[in-house]
Amino acid sequence: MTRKRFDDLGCSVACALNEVGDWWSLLVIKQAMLGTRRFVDFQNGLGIAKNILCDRLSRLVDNGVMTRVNVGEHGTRYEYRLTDKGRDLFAVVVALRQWSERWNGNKDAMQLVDRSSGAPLAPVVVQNADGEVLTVKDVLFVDENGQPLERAG
Amino acid sequence: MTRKRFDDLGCSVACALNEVGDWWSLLVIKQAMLGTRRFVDFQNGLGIAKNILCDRLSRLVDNGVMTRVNVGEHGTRYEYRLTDKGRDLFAVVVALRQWSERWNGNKDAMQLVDRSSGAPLAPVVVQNADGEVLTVKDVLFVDENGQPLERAG
DNA sequence: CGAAAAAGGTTGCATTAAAAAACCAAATCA
DNA sequence: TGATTTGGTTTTTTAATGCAACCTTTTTCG
Repeated sequence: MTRKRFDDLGCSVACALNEVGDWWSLLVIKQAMLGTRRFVDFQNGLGIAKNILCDRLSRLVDNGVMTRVNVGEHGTRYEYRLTDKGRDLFAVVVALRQWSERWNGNKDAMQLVDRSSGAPLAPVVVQNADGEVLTVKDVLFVDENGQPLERAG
Repeated sequence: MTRKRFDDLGCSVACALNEVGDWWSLLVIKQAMLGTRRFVDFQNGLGIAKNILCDRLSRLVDNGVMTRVNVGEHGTRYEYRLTDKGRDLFAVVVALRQWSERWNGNKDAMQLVDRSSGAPLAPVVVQNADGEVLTVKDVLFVDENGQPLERAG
């Protein structure tokens, strides 16, 4: 059974999940944000099977999230690096991290701090144009005609 | 082959992906944020197979992301609602939406606006305690001993 | 009230993806 | 030069996905 495609769902979230929504892709990206670039380092850092890692890396390259750079002296020795598109997932990764720490406790040996001050980061939140924090109840989903979709509750 | 567990990776992101990291879960959550509560509405809204929807909903309930409420008049008729933990994924969902719109164009028929002003939302970003926007290069990953992990580049 | 339809699943089957391990060629190290 | 590392591919086994059919309880509607 072919994996259901999310492209044609008419939904940006679905479209994003199509590119980075499987079990491993976002972990590969997080590992890359941590500084990992080499195939073996991804493998050791994540405990992922090599064939799956191959598949994910090439899919991420195809989608423009990472690039494969030949760094060999006399042949092919590769590095995988985040593109701007990949680095732009930073907010998603940090938001996920923080959510997990808030609700499941800190299972992580690593901490994320501001490089210049050493202080912890602020929680990632949704804000309006004035910088006010918005919850799901403070937003409206409007369709292509500008008509608001009624939300129960 | 048992699906690899991400719990014991010692990583908060992995732990989060364990709960909401598969193809469908986050879409179910997004649909719930849109106001959907009934089984058939999730099914029609997402085009998901019923057995998969059953599995995802009960897993989300098990993980405390949603609750199943009996709303039957004379028996059992269920609604699935987000918990506080589930609603707290708002920033993750919006960040994913915005990322997809930025890099893949707006594939979505729906827009997300501030309810009180009708204006679009601000981009979801990572900030330090002073509200300054941070990129991946502005943060440091420190281990349990407070030692910074060297990042190449 | 009674019949029909809808809600909320469960089951079985065919197809696909994931995990692990073995294997392999090219490149680098000692 | 020889051993080892890197970056894969292939094979096999197991799990997950999608689809359709079926089933029971609850509403709805005449």
